[in-house]
Amino acid sequence: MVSPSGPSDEKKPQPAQEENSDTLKYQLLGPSLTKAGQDAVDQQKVSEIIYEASKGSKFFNHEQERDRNLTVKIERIRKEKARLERLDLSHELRRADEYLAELESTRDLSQYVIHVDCDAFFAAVEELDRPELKLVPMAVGKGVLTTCNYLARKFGVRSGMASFVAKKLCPQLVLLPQNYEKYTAKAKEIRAIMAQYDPLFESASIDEAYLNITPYCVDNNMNPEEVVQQMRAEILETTKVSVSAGIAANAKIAKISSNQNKPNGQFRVANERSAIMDFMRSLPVRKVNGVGRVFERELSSIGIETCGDIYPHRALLTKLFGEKAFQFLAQCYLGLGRTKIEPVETHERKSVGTESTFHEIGDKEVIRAKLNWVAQELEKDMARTQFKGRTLVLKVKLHTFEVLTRQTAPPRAISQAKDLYAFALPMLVKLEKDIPGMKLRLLGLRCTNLVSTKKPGINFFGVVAAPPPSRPALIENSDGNTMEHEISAEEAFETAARQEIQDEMNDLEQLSQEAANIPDSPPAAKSINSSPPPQWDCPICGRAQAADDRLFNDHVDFCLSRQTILQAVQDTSDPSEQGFSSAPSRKRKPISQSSSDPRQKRLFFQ
DNA sequence: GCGGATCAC
DNA sequence: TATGGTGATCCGC
Repeated sequence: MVSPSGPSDEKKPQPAQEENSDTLKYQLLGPSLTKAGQDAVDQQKVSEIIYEASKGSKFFNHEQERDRNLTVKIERIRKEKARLERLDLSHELRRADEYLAELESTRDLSQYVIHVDCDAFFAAVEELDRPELKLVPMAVGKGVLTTCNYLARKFGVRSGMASFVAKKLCPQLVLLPQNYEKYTAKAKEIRAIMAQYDPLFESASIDEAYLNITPYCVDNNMNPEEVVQQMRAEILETTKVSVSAGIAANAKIAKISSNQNKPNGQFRVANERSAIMDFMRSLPVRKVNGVGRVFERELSSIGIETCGDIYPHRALLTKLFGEKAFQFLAQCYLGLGRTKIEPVETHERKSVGTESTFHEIGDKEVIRAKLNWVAQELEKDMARTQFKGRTLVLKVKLHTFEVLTRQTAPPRAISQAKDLYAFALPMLVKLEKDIPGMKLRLLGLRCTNLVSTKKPGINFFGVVAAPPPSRPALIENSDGNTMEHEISAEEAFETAARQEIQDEMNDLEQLSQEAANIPDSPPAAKSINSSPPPQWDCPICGRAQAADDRLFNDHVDFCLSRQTILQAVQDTSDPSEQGFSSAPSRKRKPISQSSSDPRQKRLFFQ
């Protein structure tokens, strides 16, 4: 719902009904309540401080609105539940039980899956360089905290929190800027060790991974606890970073378990049905990956707090939350999860996007400059990932924190900044028309319906190159009225449509050629070799990127500098200029640290 | 297919 | 004074 109220939302007194602010306060505590290190914290007091620090801000008002909407939704759920309970639910009950039985028959207890999670990773890496930081509450991140050490958590500080709020909770908090290069290097060391235990391990993020250690246990005649104990000790010994781990029959329970004895601990749920069911029965649903603050409240409202509570409500779940949610909850109750662990490279990407936040902007010209900047960024990402998009999604966040998206399907797949901009602008213009006085705090672009432009490996010669004739640039004249924009936008569509017909025959061939010829794409794009080499995954973007050390390093440098630029440019008035000028010099990593190289390669090619 | 919403990290 | 970026999925229309 678009609030047409541009500047009209001066803070209204809002006194009439002093609504219950408990749920809002809980909401304001942030999403990372389940993180470790919060047990001894007085959450009541913390939420009061956060509430006071936030009160009256636009962010706060938006959260308040969301909270009100959720409260309404929950009331509907409760009413619906009451209505359903007066009906005959035997059919639903039978259907639920049949599904549970079917799920049960798929239970696989033969695998030892582990989830490894670094403890306060970014903070821990910083403490390695400056041990004195271990003695003070410290967090990494500027506007919003990325992570914090355990001393800081004692004050209620946590990741995702605005730093000025964190300072209120803990005035002596030391804030450090992010240094991805350092974290990436350290993560690489850790992964090198994990690869020895499962060469097909799955990186879930820079500081998390899943491993299937079943073969290792068999080969070395060890039980899983011993293996994990040994691996954690080895990681701590050689990288000086402590990790926690969960051991279970599947990824879902392993993930939950790794949080159980954090930091620097491990926890196992035995590969036995009864042990799993016992564990799940008392487990708060919020601990399960996929249950966030909203779903937690919805479930709580009908009496589900733990996974054990799911069973007596099984007949209601589909009607109240939908089929998928029912299936998800059924798996939670039974403690089922996937046992297949595979490298991330095998997953197919579905979208590529960029977004950036800035100070409130109302000026149309400045907004266009921002859009252009975002389009330039996305072009780089499209080149890096070697995709074009058949669908383009524009995302804006209004000054009120309300988020809107609009999408369009250009007549052919696009990836160049000028195309991204040209097809995004009409959507922006329409928003400007619909929301008079629109002020933005974020702009983003995302391509979906991806078309791969990866080189097919053949086709070195006979390039018909002939790049598509440049489309009308669709430059908005300064102070132009919206009419003109819309007309030129339609023209752009028509031109592009005509062009598509022309291009239709050789389109696919051309796509791959263009990808190989993009001048400022990261170096990896140039590696056209004859044999398919093993791929390495970039610790920044997490994707397989290059064939050898040098190209891999080039790519990582590219990713790193991009991150740094994005961070440096944030909230500057003219990003396209200042971003690059203020970008710190790129530091190369040593090529081919011989000793740590060969064994990290993946064995999945064949 | 579109837009909103939720979730993870 | 002030609350992130990337990617995925699901739901209701």
